[in-house]
Amino acid sequence: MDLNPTNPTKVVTRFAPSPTGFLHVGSIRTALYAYLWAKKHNGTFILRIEDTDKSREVPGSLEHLQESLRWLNINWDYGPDNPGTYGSCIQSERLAIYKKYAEGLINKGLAYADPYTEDELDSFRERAKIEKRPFLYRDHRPENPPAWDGTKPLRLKVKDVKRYTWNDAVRGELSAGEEMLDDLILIKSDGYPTYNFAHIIDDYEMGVTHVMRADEFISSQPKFLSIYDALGFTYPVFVTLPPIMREDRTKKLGKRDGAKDILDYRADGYLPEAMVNFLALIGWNPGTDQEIFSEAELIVAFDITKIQRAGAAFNKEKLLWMNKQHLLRKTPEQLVEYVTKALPDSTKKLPQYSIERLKKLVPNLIERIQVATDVKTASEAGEYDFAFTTPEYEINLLLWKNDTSLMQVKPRLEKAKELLANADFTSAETIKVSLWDYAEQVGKGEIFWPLRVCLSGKKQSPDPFTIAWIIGQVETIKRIKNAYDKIGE
RNA sequence: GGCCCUAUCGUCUAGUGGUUAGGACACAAGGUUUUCAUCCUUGAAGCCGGAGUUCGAUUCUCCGUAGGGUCACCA
Repeated sequence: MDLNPTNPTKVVTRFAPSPTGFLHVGSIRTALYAYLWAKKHNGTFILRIEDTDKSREVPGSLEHLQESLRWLNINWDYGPDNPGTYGSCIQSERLAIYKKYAEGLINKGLAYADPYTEDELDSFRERAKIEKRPFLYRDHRPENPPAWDGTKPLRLKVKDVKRYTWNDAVRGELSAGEEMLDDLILIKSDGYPTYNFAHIIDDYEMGVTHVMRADEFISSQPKFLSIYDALGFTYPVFVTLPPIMREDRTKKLGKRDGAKDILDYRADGYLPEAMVNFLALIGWNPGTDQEIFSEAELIVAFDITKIQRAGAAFNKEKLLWMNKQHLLRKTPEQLVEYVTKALPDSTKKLPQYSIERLKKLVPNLIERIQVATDVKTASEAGEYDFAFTTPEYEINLLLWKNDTSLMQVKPRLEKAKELLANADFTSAETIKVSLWDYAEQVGKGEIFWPLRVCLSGKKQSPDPFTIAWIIGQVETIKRIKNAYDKIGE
């Protein structure tokens, strides 16, 4: 907690992706936790780009990942666009810094150039495999390594080959044996540092107090610690996050096996606050029954001591439910905008389409969907057509339960029309009131079913009062008239 | 395979040396309702196994088992 050289009380966290493609829910959750923890303490959250493997770099991914974070309102105080006093938050622009530390290690006799060719290394590995023992580079450490001229990899000379024990804010005391320690590469032959070396230097230089990352790094931790020791750095607080598992729980969620680009969820219409809420709760919980959180509430409630140790499966059903919960907290205006975006052109081109009707439809529509793609699907299936076009339907659909003849239905519709012609159309409720007494006399189904059918043209739809309110008095009367005109004589 | 991590309903999880093991999603039933959806009520569903410690373990310890991770000039 007291590692920031400039301000010992300030919490500094970072998210450090490599620009090798998109961000999926796993990486986003790591970013989110780091962000929440920093904001909770009025600290600093840094976005650092770890682009030290130029061969894996994917063009455009730098912009893409920034857009992903911005969508979710995970805003960095310093980043590639705003490096502050750090000089740069992009590792490829910090090579001089790594070189300085590398030379420091060489001078202390703690780093040396690796003289072997790749083939030689491969043969070492192979031999180790045949002899069924783990391969360790330090078993082959050259006695008189050449001077480092930048064309050969630079390796750490591990001094204390020992069992490392360290503390983790989530897992408690962790340890690993000396077989996990090796002379790992600090600077590659192309001049770029490895992740192992660069992230430690950057974290130190940037005053990072809490290092949050997924548990796949636990096994590398002794190696990292040996680098901290060689450089003389004190350790930050390590916060190991549990993995997010695939829905089938067979393995950790990863790009290779189907993890989606987080921005695909945006395209599907998931609300950013729902996604943030969902991800916050997968691997962490507040210890209360509260499940729906705004971002501000998350910042207050979040606590690294309540981060889960075991991996958790990604659950799409719960995400959908979460999205619905956040939709229900939107204003009517926001919902209209949300639905308008999702509505396909085929619906918007219907003859009676208007913003006024859409506004009336939306509250009812929202009840029936969880996410924007549902709007699209339902719309394409014609579920909202009743609001925007006079329906076509099979005439016998007007028959209710015990009705045997359309002639039984006709007088009821005529009476409904008469009542509606004098009804108060200010709300679905007032429309309902105008029909209620009559409906209680003849039977509710006897009137409401055919009325609803002639207004919607469908077996299933919102109730007739709502439809009547949406389409208005004139259209309502017209549709009823259409029905009994069709019935004939 | 070596090393490391993890283990409460199907899933996300709360929780405790003595609890009717709590909540949420999903599921089922019932209710409301002209239909669908919403909503309400109820239900089914869990402490991985075996030893040990203890008057008593889901909880503490050990050993299994299972799952995951990792063993790069990737991060």
